[in-house]
Amino acid sequence: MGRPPCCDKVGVKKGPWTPEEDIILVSYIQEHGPGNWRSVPTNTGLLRCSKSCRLRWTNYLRPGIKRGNFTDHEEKMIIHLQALLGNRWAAIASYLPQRTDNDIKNYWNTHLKKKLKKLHAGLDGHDHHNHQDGFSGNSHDQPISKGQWERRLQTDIHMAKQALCEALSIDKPNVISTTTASHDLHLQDLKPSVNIGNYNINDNPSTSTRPHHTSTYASNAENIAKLLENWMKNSPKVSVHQTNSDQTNADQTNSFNNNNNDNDNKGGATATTIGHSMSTSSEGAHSATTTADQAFDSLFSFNSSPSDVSQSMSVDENNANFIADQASCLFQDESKPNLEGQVPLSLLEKWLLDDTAPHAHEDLINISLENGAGLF
DNA sequence: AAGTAAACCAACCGCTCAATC
DNA sequence: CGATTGAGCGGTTGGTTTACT
Repeated sequence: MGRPPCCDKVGVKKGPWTPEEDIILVSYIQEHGPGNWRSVPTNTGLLRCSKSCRLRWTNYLRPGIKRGNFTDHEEKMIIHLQALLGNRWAAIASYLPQRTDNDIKNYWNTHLKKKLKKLHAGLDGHDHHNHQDGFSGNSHDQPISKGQWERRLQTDIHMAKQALCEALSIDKPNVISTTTASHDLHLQDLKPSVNIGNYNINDNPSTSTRPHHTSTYASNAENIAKLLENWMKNSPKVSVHQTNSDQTNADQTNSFNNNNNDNDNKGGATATTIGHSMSTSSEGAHSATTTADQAFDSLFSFNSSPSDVSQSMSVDENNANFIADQASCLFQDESKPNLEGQVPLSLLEKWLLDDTAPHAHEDLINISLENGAGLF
């Protein structure tokens, strides 16, 4: 049995994506929404396999993606989630809405693994219990402890329950639903948030810690934004199904900021709520867990500033992230499970950052299970 | 300045799973 | 009920950039 690879066709292009390809893909998705990837190459004329299109979209082109500059807070969440979930990057990414699984995976492999290895080497012989916090560098190098396995199982149960809830369309009123956010909403009311202008917000090269890749297109989203702007202004003929959305696209580019406000009043109201809840809960969690946070900082000696990133974040960044959150939420239902709806992020973060409370893990599991049970 | 190693990350590959035929 | 298909996930690779000698 086994499925033949989708990319072994002759004539399928590989390697880095060009701006033109991105434009084609983005405009197609703007028009039709993400999904049905099989039809994307044929409908767009892209010489890419469907897999490659999906990957390009989810890992790079999708709005609301934050790139580079992992904050200490994010680092800690990744470390703890990795300890809990193992290398299940998609699950981990679901708790970091602005990060892709690929990004988190890369960051883990290139930064955190080494960092933890170093720290572990420093603490070696003193604090072996930290193995379960990912200090082994690779949680799969050693047999999973019983407790860890159980937690993993519990998480699986929770996720299964959540999936079932979604399948049964049992919605919470204050949570954006993967089922209530219709495609119509995406393509009409929410479409402005999908605007390519997001590149300028979400991928700010000036804030990047790594200024390289300047000549590499794939790493410079600003190029896409510029290209798309020009493209939309000049309305070139691209091998995409051209409709009157071209004009819409151009309008969207020029009125991006206004449209964000529009979203607050239109279909984006739900997404706005989520955007707020995501950012505020994060900050709330920070204040609620300052002690644990500090303990964590002191334990790991991360080169973090005294204040958390969420506090040091400028107003502009907050706004930008908020806008990004909105856009992110609009597509989240198609790309990621929305676990925040089941376990409040603040609670999760509290648990994640609370190293000093040994029962915190069980508490969260119990609560999450209760939440899941409450939905039935 | 040139060569080399290390770091980084986008993209690919192969697998699994669920839905459909 | 088995085969096929589409989609998603995690591991890995390869190209590019940066740091070091």
